[in-house]
Amino acid sequence: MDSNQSKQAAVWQVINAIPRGRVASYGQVARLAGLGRAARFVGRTLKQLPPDTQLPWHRVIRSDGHLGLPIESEGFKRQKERLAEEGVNMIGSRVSMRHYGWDA
DNA sequence: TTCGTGACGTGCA
DNA sequence: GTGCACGCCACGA
Repeated sequence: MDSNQSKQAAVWQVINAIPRGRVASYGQVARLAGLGRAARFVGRTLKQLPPDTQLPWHRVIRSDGHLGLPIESEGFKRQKERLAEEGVNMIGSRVSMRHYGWDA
């Protein structure tokens, strides 16, 4: 039922609250959304996002600093370019969460 | 209903 | 730094 929608909305709100030039991990978003360790749910939610979404999903990456999408994927390129545009540089295929990690 | 899979996280070797 | 295993939630066959 709408329970899922409620969680999804919570995830969207958290992601939308991520400041520019910062990145948050799936687990971080899930935790802030009150989902606990449901990081998988966050990934599923982002994958089901519409192509015309206004949500800054590109600011959501894995805890390893690695992006959630495959390097050969188009979404990865888009995310990488977006992050670079916000001032977030990447080391190879990884992000320096050490300094860019969202400190909520 | 049960099994397998997925844009994940943490712990351990 | 890399690889393996377990746990978490949700969905499709």
